[in-house]
Amino acid sequence: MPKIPQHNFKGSLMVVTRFAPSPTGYLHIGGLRTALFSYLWARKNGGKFVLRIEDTDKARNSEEATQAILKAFEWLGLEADGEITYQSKRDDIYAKYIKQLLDEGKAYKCYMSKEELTELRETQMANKERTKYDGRYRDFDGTPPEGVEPVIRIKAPLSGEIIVKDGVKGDISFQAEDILDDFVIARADGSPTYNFVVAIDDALMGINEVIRGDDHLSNTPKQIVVYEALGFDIPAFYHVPMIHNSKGKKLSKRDGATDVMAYKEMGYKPEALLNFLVRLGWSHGDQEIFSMEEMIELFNPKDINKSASIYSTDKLDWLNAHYIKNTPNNELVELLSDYGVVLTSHDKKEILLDALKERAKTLKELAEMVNEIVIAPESYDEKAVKKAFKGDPIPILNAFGAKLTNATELHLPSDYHALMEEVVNEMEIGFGKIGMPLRVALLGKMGGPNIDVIMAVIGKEETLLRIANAITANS
RNA sequence: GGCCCCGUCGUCUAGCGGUUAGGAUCCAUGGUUUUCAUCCAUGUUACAGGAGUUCAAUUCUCCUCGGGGUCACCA
Repeated sequence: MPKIPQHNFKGSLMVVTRFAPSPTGYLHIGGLRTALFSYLWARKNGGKFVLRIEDTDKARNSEEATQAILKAFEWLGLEADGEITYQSKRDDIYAKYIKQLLDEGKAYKCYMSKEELTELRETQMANKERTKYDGRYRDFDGTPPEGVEPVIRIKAPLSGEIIVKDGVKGDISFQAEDILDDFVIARADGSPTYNFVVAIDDALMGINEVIRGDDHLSNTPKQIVVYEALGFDIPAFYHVPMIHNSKGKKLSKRDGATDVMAYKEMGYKPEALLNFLVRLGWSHGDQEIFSMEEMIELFNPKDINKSASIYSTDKLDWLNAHYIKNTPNNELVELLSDYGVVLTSHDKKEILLDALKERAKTLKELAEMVNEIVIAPESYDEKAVKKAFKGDPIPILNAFGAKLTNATELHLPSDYHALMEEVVNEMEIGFGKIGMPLRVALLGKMGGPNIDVIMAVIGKEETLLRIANAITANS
């Protein structure tokens, strides 16, 4: 059987995309978005979405960071295809291509010392010229200076036009003399550099659609130089505009709340975060809510915006509230266990969650709301007491307590509501006269779901207890 | 500074020569509610500026301004 070169994907219909983070920290919200776009595009086309860990910078990389990225992917349900590729394990591959380029005369050893390089740059800067390597060893065939370990530089075109065909921004033309020089592909210690290995890996892994941040746009011509030197096919590029912070700068780790897993802790659901991110820089008419199935069906990188967007989480809150509202209660019970609330055996959890899930923006909030009801108040909000105990609510509360004590068959909120109505009618008062003090007695503050719901959830005995406590504490 | 990209409500966006410039979010107001929230209704707010091209420009071209990205033996 003839061996098919891995990098030859011409004629192949399979879309292969990738996400290639360098493991220097957690998964970032911006990285997640490009990962999501890549994932969606691969899934839509029945292709592959592969993960490559760019861990060549031994000083800054950590296994921990790799695990953090994987964990975030797992939480979000983004699944990569096949084995994960680690660049750190591919040195022999890169060495082979460096040698090939050297043998073919497409790359050469440069014996310029770091000091000389710095000096050159400073001179160029002083003359207001573009700083670039001057090619002094490009055609060198003399005796190399002693004591200098050479770097390997690639012979880049000295002139001409390089066109990046970008699916988001259109064709972008660069002049070789403006942006290229013979850049380093291997350091003095022999290790390969980023623009070199990215091109090789993408080609070897069969990646034919590269979706990445547009901060890579200016790297692309360099990578194209590598593709061409090695005879690889150039993939389609989609350079996604940056996400900016409120100051209009590229979102960075310093901006806070950019760690994807922090969103879990804050109580966001994966589908809300994904939905939020897919709409940042991409849209499909007026549609705001997208299930994963819809995203896969409708996403196309051609529809990605050209302009950067500012990161603001207003809409994320709205989406999260929407998804919480539409989550079945049994699922919520499970989710809440991550936020310190165990409702598994609570007999009124359906009533409770039906009432609360309409009100929560995050799962964390939902957990707090549950606790506020399930756990008796330890203190009473001063303002609420002042307002609710303004008249003399104690006779009313006592009247209600008496009815409660005698009542049987109390199950639903409506059962408790009926008792409240009886008191209101008999004492000829407004609903607020009993509602407000009762609310303060039960929760220690104003706000919250309907009182009858609260009582149904905590039950008759607990209700009586809280009423009694409130009377003692506030009379 | 060189090179490259971008510019519609505060924010996310629709628009692809002719629209009262649409939706969403946020905010405000009203309704519903014993409270708060939800929900419903209503409202305020945008084509960066200037020249062209055209019968007609938010839409096409150029310039200006503004913003961003990138210029390593980091990735």
